[in-house]
Amino acid sequence: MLAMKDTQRPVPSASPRRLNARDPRLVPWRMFQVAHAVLNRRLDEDLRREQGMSLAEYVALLQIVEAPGRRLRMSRLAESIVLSRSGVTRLVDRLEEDGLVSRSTCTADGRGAEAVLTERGLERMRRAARTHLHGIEQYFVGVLPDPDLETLERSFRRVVDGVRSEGRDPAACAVPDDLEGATEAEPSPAD
Amino acid sequence: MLAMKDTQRPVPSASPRRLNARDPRLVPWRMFQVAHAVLNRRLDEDLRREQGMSLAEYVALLQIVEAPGRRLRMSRLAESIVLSRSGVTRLVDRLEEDGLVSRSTCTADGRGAEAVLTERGLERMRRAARTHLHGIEQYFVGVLPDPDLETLERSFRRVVDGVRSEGRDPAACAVPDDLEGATEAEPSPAD
DNA sequence: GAAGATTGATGTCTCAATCTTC
DNA sequence: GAAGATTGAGACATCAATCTTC
Repeated sequence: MLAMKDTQRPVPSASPRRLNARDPRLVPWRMFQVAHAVLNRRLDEDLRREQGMSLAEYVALLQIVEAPGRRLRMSRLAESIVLSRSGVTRLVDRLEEDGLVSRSTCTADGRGAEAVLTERGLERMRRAARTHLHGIEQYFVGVLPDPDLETLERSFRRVVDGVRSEGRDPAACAVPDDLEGATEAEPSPAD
Repeated sequence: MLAMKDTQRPVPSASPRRLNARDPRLVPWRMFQVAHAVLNRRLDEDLRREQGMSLAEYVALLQIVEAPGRRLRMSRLAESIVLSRSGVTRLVDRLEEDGLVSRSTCTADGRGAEAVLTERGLERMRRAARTHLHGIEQYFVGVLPDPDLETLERSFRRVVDGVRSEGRDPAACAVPDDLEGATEAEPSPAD
């Protein structure tokens, strides 16, 4: 494996080379931040204007749509959209008020609750997806050549693995380990 | 297939082909979203724990540090960190309460207000930058080879240009192109 | 009147505490 | 007692309306 698991020290000492404020590699870093900000803002605006739905709601619903049986445990949802548990509770509250999902206590585990997509929710997602996919195509995949997209995917996979494997907070990285090997030696193209 | 290296094309494509929900190009898109979420969450946690400062505050202060005279108009600050004007007002309120910046009415234009970095603010940034730069190195630039970083920079520049050039909201895209030299040519503030 | 900045009202997310079920 | 979910309190961002200055 390459070097990136040597990060167990609480002290920021063992760095290959010290990053300073003038390092040119900070330019891609900033572009990354700005791109995410303007892009998500735009996608959220488009979704609200054309579909009366926030991007956060769309993303949550998408996870549920794709889950087996179109139902998903609250905690799983929290992990997949990177939101706190309480945040998910309230988000699902709103979706439930809109009649897009309904809650159902988990059959196997009485503690758990599942968010289940309603028919109305499915209908809504079908329409919203048009707007959202159009935006992604217009602003992201449509302007980037495939080889670059592959580089992005590989890079971000590595970033995510790095952050999660380093997790100080065990709860925050409760994510299946099958992402582990994917950093280095994955052929996995189209998923 | 789809993309050949039209690397110089600033054109925000009309709509070549319809993107559907199973398109493999959505995988890099999702990795992008997840990577940003987990990474920013971690950087925010680190900054709060070690420096008692949020990532949003850090980013705002950084813009001020790098501005000429270490002072920046409120509206400029809003643009550069992609935040609403009222959001900036309140963010600067908090920074002012902490004594990290002070407000100063703009000399040239009586309507404008500037956020000016205080000595204490500069000191604080010097310390906070250690934590932040360490995180960026550990989770981002340190795990990505330079050629990939270049691809990311180029890609995201294109994305940002695309979103802004398409701007329905002219106010939201009034941003200088000088992101370029800021990291490179500034008189080493926060390091 | 338009631009820059602020304020009030409101919505959403987070932590800590709580309740329920295992 | 631990895990899953929820609730209350507080922090932060946004829109729309307002005030000031051009």
